[in-house]
Amino acid sequence: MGMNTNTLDQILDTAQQLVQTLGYNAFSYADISKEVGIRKASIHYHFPNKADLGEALVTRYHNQFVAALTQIDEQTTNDLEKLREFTVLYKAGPAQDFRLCLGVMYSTDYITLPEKVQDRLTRYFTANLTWLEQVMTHGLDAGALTFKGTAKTQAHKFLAALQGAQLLARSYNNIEIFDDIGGELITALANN
Amino acid sequence: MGMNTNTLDQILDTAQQLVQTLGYNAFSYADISKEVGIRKASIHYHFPNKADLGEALVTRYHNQFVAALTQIDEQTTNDLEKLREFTVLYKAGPAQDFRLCLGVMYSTDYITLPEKVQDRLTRYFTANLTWLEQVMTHGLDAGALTFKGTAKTQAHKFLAALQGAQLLARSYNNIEIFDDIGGELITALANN
DNA sequence: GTCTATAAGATGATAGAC
DNA sequence: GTCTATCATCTTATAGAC
Repeated sequence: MGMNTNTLDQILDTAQQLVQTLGYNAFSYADISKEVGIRKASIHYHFPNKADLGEALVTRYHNQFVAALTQIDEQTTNDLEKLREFTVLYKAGPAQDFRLCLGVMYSTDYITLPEKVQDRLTRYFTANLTWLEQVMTHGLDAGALTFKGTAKTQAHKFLAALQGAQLLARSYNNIEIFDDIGGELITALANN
Repeated sequence: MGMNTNTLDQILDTAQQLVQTLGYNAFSYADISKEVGIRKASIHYHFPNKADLGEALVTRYHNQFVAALTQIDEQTTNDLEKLREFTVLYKAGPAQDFRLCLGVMYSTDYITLPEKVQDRLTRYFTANLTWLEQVMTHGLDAGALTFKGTAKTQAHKFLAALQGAQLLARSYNNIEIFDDIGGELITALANN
């Protein structure tokens, strides 16, 4: 992470870190400028306006996330283990200076976001929920997981709890709160 | 709500709505000015700087929240019913134009908040978690609730899931997602 | 308590030289 | 692609009259 050398990726890396730390409305082109060592006008060359930058951030994030899910699918066929790996993905933000994942930060900024960014965000969450629901469904059928209600509802709850776990860990400057919640989510689904 | 007539409360009401909708960094004294029909300088008379206003908002919110919890305690001794009422409190924001509760919005703004506001936020969450943990503990002992692990962990997960439920409902403009998650949280704890 | 006037700085953004 | 220079607008905040 952050090892990119070309200007465009350096801008995206820096902007993403700033969004995950401060939020979409609290970072500026001047902030990126200082960090990357480039003038504000040069950033506007790559991303004419903030909406373009904001959209590029979700799009890249979404693609990287899908790649990570694919890797989990290739890594194991154990549904409970898949879910555990999913919680690891959601720990990446909090583990670095209690950053929030891009999705959580964008969803609180939602109303202030340009429409095209809002749309991309929703699609990102749908990718999350679709994958989770599939794992829940398969896990229940295969006897690897146990839960009441529908797989869709479980997917909703699972994702929501991880998002809230990021918020609580941040508010207490305590990563153990995230681990506590993440661990419980897995335990509750374990069939034994 | 929003029925206050004196200027100070009107400022607080408007500011709170703006924070819950836009976030701490995305609303300005000018926004409040327009809504209340008062000049910016007059707002500075009541709240010299934004940190003062931000702090007054959490403090008032915290007090109102504690009062609501007290009312729940007086209303019922059924632990599952208490938790269900707690989810109703957390639905108040999303039910109004998909606002987030003040705690969720502030926790994403956390790093940009003045220190005294950060402290108040943490105390607010502690009030949430303490109450939830007590209900979990009592409910397990009395046989009204069922869950694995500690009451503290359950309290963490319960609160986190409701926070995430607000974010997902907002990102999909769909209150049913909140209801789905809230309902599941109760179902999963029901002892039958 | 509320107003007008005003300040100093930040913000997203553009024009045009190199 | 990156720069300097500049813009209109918004931000929080203060001084002082009514």
